[in-house]
Amino acid sequence: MEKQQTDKRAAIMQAAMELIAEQGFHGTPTSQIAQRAGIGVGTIYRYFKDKDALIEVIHENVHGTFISTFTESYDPQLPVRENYLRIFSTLTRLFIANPYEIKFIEQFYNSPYGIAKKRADEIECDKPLFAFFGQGIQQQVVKDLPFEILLGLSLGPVLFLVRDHQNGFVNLNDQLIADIVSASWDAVKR
Amino acid sequence: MEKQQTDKRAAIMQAAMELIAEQGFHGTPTSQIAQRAGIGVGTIYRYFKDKDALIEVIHENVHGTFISTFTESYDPQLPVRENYLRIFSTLTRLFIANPYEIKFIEQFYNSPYGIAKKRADEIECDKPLFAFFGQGIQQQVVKDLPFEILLGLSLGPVLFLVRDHQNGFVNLNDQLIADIVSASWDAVKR
Amino acid sequence: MEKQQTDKRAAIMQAAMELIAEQGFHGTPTSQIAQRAGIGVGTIYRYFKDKDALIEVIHENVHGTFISTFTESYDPQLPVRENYLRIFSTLTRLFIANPYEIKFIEQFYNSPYGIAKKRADEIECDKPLFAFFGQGIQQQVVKDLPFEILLGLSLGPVLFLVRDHQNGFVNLNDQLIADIVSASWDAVKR
Amino acid sequence: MEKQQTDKRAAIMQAAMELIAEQGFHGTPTSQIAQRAGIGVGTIYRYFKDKDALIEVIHENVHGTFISTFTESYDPQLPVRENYLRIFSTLTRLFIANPYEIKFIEQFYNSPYGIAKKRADEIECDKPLFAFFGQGIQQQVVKDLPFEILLGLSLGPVLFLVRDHQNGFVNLNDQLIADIVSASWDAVKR
DNA sequence: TATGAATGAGCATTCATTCAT
DNA sequence: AATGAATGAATGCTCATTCAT
Repeated sequence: MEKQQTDKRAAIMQAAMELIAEQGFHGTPTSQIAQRAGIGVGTIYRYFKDKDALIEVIHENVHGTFISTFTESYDPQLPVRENYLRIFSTLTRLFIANPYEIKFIEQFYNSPYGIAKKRADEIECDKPLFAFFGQGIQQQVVKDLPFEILLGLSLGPVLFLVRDHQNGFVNLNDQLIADIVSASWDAVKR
Repeated sequence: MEKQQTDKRAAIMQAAMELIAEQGFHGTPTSQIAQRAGIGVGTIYRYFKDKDALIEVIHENVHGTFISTFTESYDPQLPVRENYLRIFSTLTRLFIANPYEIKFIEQFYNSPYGIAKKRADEIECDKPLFAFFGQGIQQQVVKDLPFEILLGLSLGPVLFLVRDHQNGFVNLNDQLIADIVSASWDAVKR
Repeated sequence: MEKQQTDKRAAIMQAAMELIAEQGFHGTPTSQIAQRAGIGVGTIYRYFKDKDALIEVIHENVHGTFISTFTESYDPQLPVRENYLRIFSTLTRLFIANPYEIKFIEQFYNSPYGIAKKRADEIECDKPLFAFFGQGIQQQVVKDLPFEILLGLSLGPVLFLVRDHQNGFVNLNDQLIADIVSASWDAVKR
Repeated sequence: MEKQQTDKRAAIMQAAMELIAEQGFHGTPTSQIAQRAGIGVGTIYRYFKDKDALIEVIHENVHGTFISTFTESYDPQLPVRENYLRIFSTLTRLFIANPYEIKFIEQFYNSPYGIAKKRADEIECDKPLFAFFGQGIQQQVVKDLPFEILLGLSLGPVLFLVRDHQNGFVNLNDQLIADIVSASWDAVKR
């Protein structure tokens, strides 16, 4: 049954993602993944070559979801400032709404796997934002700094504060999100 | 000889820090630490109760160095803006100059050990910065936002960009550091 | 298959019991147990939590066998003397027929585990014998000595001589066993 | 200094004997022996080839002490019964007065070392007792049983009960010792 | 297709022994 | 002669992966 297969595959991925988010990659045995997914250990190896491949696929999945949600929030018609506020508010809410995914991604990029992947991902991620900031610079509403710096000024606070939120150090409600994004706009705007 | 002992202990800590920075805690066997330190495996256990104690001590060491360097960069006599630029430029340069230490700290806070330590450390770290930002708010030169948010706006870009620097995505020279800190000041300033 | 599982578990227990009897607990690595049992090291841990649990279970097994065999040999209807001869002859033959088991039990009670277990076991073991000797004292056919002393006078020679037998210093045939038990009866009888 | 050397050697032996009696052979690291003896680890190896040799020498020492004390308690002039009572009372008191030594000997004979030694020791030990029981048989006051059996009937209860005494299951005072030896005499006497 | 029992390489840790001082 | 820091072989145990059912 096609449906059955997909179900199991998805269950394995969900179980693995949650457990790795909670316990880290090395703290999560395949046996535990199988147990939470409600399947046998051997079954994991019918859907994924090995544990590394499983991690890889989960990463691609999470990463893809993030990218597409983000891309949709960008509207080339809007003025730069409005777009900025939209993009980074949406991104912040997206991260907050997906704590497991974010935790997993962090674990992933901190592990040996992520090292290589990271560069490729960033480049891919950056494409739409690169265009966006380029437009801002051209219109002289954004500081004339290298793209990577602008990314750090805008995404850095978001990532830092989402982590704080998930660790319970701060509680990011909509007002606070608006404040943050508005403030970081001050950093990038001319 | 006193010298010899200190040498071995330091060699173990240095080797462990570098390897854990590169490969993570679980990815770094004691045998490898011993090999890079140029000593026998058993010797590790003459200086540290176990592997956990070793990373605990390394963490305290690195953490202490960071704290003291940071504290020294703060001069209550200076105006808020000048202090801000000094503090965060120094911090950025400190991080860049100690790539292994930074990587290690990240690995540490991502491991089960760090979970508990993190909150305590952050509170300790924050004390001087808390006072600093409080002063800025009082003088109405800094936005009236929660301390944690101000921290995210200032420290977030630094951490993000240092990581980028270490991954080779960007090359943070003194000019760029000045630009970043100056821009992030725009985010926190009123 | 149920059969297979039981086989492996039994093979591990038998191998462990033999080797521990011969070499002691600390002299018997898990790798050696696995090898003699004809299984992989990891398999031990499918059936037993750890090495400690393994010997605990072996102990309970051996102990249980001894207790039940002993209990069956006691017939309250018989006169005290006949019962004594039956009980201790049976016990002696039981010990001789199970040399590994006896050696294992000795090793067990000499290890840190046994210290605690021993008192509990002895009390349990003693219950039927306590009743038996009490009856003998009441009937004035057994010396009026503390129960523990009577146990030493009756069981002491048996244990001593079984050990001698197993070490090849003496060969306990049925005649000799009868002689021993008959003689030790002289020690306890009035 | 001759005196110094002997002192250290004796201190090592005493420390090792006590610790092995308490913790067993495998539970007693050389470092602990050195610590209790108040000397450096390396020093052990100046007096003894290795740990095995140390054990061996302690055994010979303890064994020799027991043998000589025992031999002195035998008076060929006395009647067999009186001699029996003297010998085994003395032996019992000797064991009780030297709990460490007894525990050590037990540990020794249970370890791989003891296996071989035991036969030789028993033969040596037995010599005087062999003569004693032979005389008793000849005079027709002792049962005509093999020497080893007579040894089991007489020594078995003593060893069993001394162990019980040391484990706190029974308290062997002089009266009880007299009772035990008197009762075991009933077992061997004709 | 799905399973989970079996496996053994790999890890942290201990400890008898050596040897430079 | 005495020391104890240094060593690495050996051990108990875990867990990714395989394969017979």
